Amino acid sequence: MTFDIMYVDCILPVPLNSLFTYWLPPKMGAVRRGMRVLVPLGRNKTYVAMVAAVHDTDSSNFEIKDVLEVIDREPVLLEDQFRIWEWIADYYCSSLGDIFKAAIPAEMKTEEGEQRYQRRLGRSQRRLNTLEAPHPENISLLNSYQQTAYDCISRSFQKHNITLLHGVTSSGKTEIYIHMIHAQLLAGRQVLYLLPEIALTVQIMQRLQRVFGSRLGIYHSKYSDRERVEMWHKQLSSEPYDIILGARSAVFLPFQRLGLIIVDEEHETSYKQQEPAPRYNARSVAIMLAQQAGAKVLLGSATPSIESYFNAQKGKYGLVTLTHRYSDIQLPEIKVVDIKDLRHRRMMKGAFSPDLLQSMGDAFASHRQVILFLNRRGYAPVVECKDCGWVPKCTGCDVSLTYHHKSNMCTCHYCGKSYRMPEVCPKCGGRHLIDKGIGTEKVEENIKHLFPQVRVARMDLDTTKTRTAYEQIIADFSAGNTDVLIGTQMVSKGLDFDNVGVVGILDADTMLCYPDFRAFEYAFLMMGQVSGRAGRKGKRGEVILQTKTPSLPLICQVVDNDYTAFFSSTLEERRMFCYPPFSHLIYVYLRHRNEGIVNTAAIELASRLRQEYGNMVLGPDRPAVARVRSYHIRKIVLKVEQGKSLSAMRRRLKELQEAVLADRHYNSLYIWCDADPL
DNA sequence: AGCACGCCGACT
DNA sequence: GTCGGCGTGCTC
Repeated sequence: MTFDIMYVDCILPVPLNSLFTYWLPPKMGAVRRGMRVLVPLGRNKTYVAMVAAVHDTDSSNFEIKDVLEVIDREPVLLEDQFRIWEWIADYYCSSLGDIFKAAIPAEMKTEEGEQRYQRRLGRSQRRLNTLEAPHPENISLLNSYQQTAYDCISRSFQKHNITLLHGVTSSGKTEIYIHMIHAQLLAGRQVLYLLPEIALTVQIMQRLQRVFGSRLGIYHSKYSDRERVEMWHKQLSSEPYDIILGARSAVFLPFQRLGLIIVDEEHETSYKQQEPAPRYNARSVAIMLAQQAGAKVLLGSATPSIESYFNAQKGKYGLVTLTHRYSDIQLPEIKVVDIKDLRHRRMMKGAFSPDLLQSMGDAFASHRQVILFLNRRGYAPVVECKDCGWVPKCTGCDVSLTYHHKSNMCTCHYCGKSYRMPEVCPKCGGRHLIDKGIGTEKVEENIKHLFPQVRVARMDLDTTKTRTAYEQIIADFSAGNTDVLIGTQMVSKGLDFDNVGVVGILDADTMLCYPDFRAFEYAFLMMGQVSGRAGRKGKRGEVILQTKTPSLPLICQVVDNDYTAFFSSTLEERRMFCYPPFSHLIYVYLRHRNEGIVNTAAIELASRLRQEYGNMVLGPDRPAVARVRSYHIRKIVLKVEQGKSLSAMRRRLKELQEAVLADRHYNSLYIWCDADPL
């Protein structure tokens, strides 16, 4: 027994880059990496911190404070998780503090929260595991196509740790997953089943619960933080859940004998956390996690991401294709309408072509529903003075304002700030302020005009401020209480409706005009998904695709539902410009209130990077929106070709970033990175 | 992220 | 004369 002076290096849930060292009074006993401690920070603040290292040397030049309390008797963060945290911090250029904040349920990060948990434990309130016993007899038999796919996946896993299941919609992928999960449970391994938040519907949860009962735990934002804490501790116990079904943050849960990770809808962009840091992609984290645990990864999608399909084609991943759908489900017929031509001939009624109006009328007559998709909320994206051309803009951001008719306000879709719609042009005093273009709100108004008898609902950011509002709209449409659902990309995901006769894509071009190399990929995915809402069991649906560019190859690929053609043309383009998957991208953003300062700083950082990395460094440029909330922003793009050392580049980037930040001229400059951006 | 310190405008 | 605005700097 030694009584050496002990120090602990801690991760604090604050966006500070370094670890913090505290002295551990001997009476507190043994502390190990992965346990939480209560520590003071600053004058009178205390934090729950995660111990990252224990040592007996005082290497810092700070006046070291005491640990106030040791919270855990056993680590709550396992060694594998620690390594994942460190990998994320390095790969996504974020601090361990940010990862701590993202990974651990809120109640485990505050003293009061921990006390609440302890009190519940004292009352031995077991909220979890009151559920049903497992019922493996509820597993349904696979049809011959599914069985073949299942066998192919099993065989593929003998050679590959990662397998991509490319299965068309309605081909019954979930049933295959259930069989894969069952096999893992028989082998005594755990399964992590990831879904995008929006796809985690009651139906899928119930389906799995019917089979796996109390062996299944569900981890996503719909459940209270309290439940997440209970789950975390259960996963550390001797009786963890065997299956976790969850959204992206479920990759942070502890697993003791992970055998398989399923990443369903692997192409979904919501696997990537955008804001705040850590900007991680749960699909990539899942692959790292599996690699560490010696587990397999099954990626599933009807429209795989370019990256995953590329890896599968190269033989880096296994590939299993499932082309057969249930016999009574047909793909919808997609009809392309040239709205540029129709507009010339003055045959458009607002946003509606005669074809679309005809199809909608037919649908209503046969009591079938209609979905209208337009990727633009508000009434009109731009307002303009007819006399002088003045356009209202946000005072804090670099964008023009979207007009919202109901509130008679002009709103900034970047910062949310709203302005009263002026009566007259503030520049020339003109009385003719006209709205240009069309948004979902105007479509709703148009419908009420054109079809006064039908019941309309609109689903976009403005009408779904609360979760209940969102659910109400879906429930009403599902129950047939509404005839038309107008919406942004929200309508392309989530529930399946079974009485939709017609889907109208009002303006495909709104998706194609983004200055982003992924614009076509997203457009293909979005149109495919929204089209898939048309038609269900036994009834073929119809899609009217309105566009100004009907001859674009992408439009044909959507019409033919031809993933392979889409993939090869997209890949060619990516190869030509050395975009992913032929390179890795890191976006570096700089932000400051003063435009001159951010400009100089960005030029300096870019030129210092360029000295070493030459033409891999692009910019700095003004991003599409170069000013947000009164901050000026600049963007540097790092394009690292395959085969070049990414980790060395990240290290150097970090050093140069710190060097620039240390310069007094650039006081209060803020820099952040986005690795593998979407 | 918090939180304190610090130096300039309209109020009990 | 003070209260308080948020710019700046620091936290083991």
